[in-house]
Amino acid sequence: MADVRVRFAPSPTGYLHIGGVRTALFNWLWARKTGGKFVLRIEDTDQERSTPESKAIILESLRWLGLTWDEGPEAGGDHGPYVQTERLAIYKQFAERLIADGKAYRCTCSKEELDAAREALKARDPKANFRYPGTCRDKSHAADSRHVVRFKVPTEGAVTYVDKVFGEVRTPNGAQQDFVLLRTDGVPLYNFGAVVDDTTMGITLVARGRDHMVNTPPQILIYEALGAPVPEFAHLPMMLAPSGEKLSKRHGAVSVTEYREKGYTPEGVLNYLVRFGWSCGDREIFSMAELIEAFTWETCGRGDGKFDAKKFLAVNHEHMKQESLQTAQTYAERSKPFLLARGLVLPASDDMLVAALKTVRDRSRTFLEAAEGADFYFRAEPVIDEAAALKFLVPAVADKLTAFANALTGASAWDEKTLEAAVHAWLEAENLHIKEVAQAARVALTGRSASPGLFEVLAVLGRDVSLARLERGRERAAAGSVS
RNA sequence: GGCCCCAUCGUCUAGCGGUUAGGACGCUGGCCUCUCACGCCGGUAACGCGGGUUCGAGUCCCGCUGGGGUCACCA
Repeated sequence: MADVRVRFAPSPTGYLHIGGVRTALFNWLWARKTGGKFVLRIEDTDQERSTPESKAIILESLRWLGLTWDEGPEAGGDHGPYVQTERLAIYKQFAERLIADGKAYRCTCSKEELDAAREALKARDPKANFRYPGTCRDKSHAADSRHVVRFKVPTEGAVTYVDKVFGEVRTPNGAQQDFVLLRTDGVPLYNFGAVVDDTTMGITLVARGRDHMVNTPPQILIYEALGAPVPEFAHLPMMLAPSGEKLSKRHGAVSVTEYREKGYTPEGVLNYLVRFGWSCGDREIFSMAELIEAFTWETCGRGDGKFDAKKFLAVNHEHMKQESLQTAQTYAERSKPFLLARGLVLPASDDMLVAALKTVRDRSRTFLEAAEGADFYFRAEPVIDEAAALKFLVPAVADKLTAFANALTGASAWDEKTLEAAVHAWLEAENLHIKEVAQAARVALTGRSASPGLFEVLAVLGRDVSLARLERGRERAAAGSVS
């Protein structure tokens, strides 16, 4: 088998959609698994909607996800340029060849008259199927006439191909019309541009969403007319909104950018998306290396699925929790931007940062949640939840807070184990239960009624800060609810 | 409407002729426990319908129904 060359060819018309990410991921996995090349191509022939900003966002998003490309914009390669509007001469050359070979022809029918005919037919019969009538099919318009180039679809026969996911698909040529290859201004339409690029870039397998399945027969017709080898095709089932419609902004976050901002991990995003239309027995959570190892087209499903934000969060949570998926150092490092975004001042030493984040790890489903959960570690004074203070920092607990602090002061060392032992000794001596002081201490130390374990917090906060916060809590408790 | 595709718990899915139809998310009962989580144990819930083929169909075939994609000088 020739070396695998796959590609991802987004249009720079907006953010990178998570459906696009999945397509990119499957291609990337295949390239990495087979040792082939992953090519990135920008399909910007829709000059109305394409923008350089969008292209930059897409590149940046792919980089964040770690879906690195071997050839393409900013990476170079021997098959460039990798931006379609820079390849116009190539399309023209291929189109001329098809015209010379009688496989395509110049058509001078204007868009206006065709649109009018289409609408007229629709007015007569709403269910009618409008197709280009073939007006120019057997004419030979001059090259300098104002024209588009149309493909001459064979009247007989059918296109058959074996999809790597769906199996054999057969479409009669009679179902197709003479579609446009090149616009009046010489810019190619999707099917033509894609085929010319895929063939000149040596793409061996085209994997894309099922919404493109309908483009495959005309594309194969073009390959054949060109006498070019037809690549393999693999279509992926669609990712739909919970309602069953096409997934769009109306259904919540659909751009990678949003998930990045919400603090999802790239691996979590990818892991959720890969399990959409692909499975490996009962396994749910994979590292990237494991995915590359396990991925195959044969184990891809065929049924469309519905996007589930809760499951997405849960999958991301797994990637947040497991140290086998990311080290404590990586975890802390990745949390930094979210901590900084809250205006927090981070400690000079990474040790405290790592230790602090470690205590919120299990309870954080995203880095945004981790930053929220660890917030109190990085402020001079914790932000007090008034409802919690009102409920727990009451006069009756003031003395216990003092005793609690004294027990801590008496500990032989300021670490989790030692502090816990010291406090338990005190509790036992006084015949108290930790419940009688825990919530008050928690509010004093963290400002909230829910936090990591008390002794973990004390250890990370350190002796001075802990005692100062407990004292302030005691003062407030003694003063009662009037604060 | 034409062409194409699909069909297992609410959702993502395992299953590739013989299973008590499994896992995950969600929901839920309990355990653990200084709070919230995590973790652990348990529960809830599915083969769209009708014909075949077969000793035997979630698994194979046909029809129906349902759903989706696409019908541009968008991609």
